[in-house]
Amino acid sequence: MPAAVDVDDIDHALLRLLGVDGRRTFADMAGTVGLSTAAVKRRVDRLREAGVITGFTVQVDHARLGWGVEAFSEVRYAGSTNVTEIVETASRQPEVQAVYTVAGDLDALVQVRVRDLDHLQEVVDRLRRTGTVTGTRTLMVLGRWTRS
Amino acid sequence: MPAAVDVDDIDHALLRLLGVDGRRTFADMAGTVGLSTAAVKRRVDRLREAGVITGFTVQVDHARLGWGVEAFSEVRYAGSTNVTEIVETASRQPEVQAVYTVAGDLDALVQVRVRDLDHLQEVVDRLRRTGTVTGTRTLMVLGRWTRS
DNA sequence: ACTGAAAGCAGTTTCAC
DNA sequence: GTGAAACTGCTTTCAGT
Repeated sequence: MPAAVDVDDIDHALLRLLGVDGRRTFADMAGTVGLSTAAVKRRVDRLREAGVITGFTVQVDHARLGWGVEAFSEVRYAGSTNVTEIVETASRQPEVQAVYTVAGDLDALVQVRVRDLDHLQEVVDRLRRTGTVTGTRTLMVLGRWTRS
Repeated sequence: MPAAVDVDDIDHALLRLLGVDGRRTFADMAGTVGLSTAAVKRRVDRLREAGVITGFTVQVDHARLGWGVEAFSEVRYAGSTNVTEIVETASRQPEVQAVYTVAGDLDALVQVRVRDLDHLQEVVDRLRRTGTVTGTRTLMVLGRWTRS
């Protein structure tokens, strides 16, 4: 468990503002939260140093790039397989966006992004052949909603 | 399906650079991809206009904010429930980060972020009571790996 | 389409209070 | 935490290739 960090309502407001637009300026946010630019800068610096803010990134519409199909693959591995191995083998596939190791009868939930259904087929086949996979079940995403 | 967009290798490189650091400057990227600042600006502008870049955001370590538990809830709804309804009822819960409607015997995959196990219990109970849920199965995330 | 330079401007950063 | 000042350096434009 990471160290607890003191984060008040204004900090949360700043995080929310940066969530909507990660390039918002200190002066702009200062106006919104009712603080000075200097105070906002100090707070954001502090949030970065505390590890609350880990970075900034661009949001991309992958469908526009021709990668219009998204899916989750539930994967089961042989009992001997360890977690590190699971993540390493799955993340090696370029189509894999995220790997979640989970508790329960399932071992991992693998999020993939592919061009089309043929491509999905191929990726799932590839996943099944890697390491010590004993079974998969693929959930194709029809629609998605994401917070903010 | 969205309109196809012409995106060459340099555009991909720019997207990758912005993915790592969404605040990277045009001049900085220009040096890396071997183009002038002006050319990089025009390309990024074009990617925004084409809808490939949908925005910029901050990356937050939620565990540091005291929300250390993540889970996926697989949800089944009564046959009559439509997709819009599913997304609306689930996304109304503040702990819900994302809702994926999926093909198959399952109807939705709901990603939640909570403070602790008691909180998870509570959210799942709440989800089960909303709308026309007929069953859930919750996968608690033990570890995660995300691209880039 | 990209370059290079110049202008202008905005954001960051610092410091005394 | 404020406010102002100084600085930095980024964005933006434009003529030229």
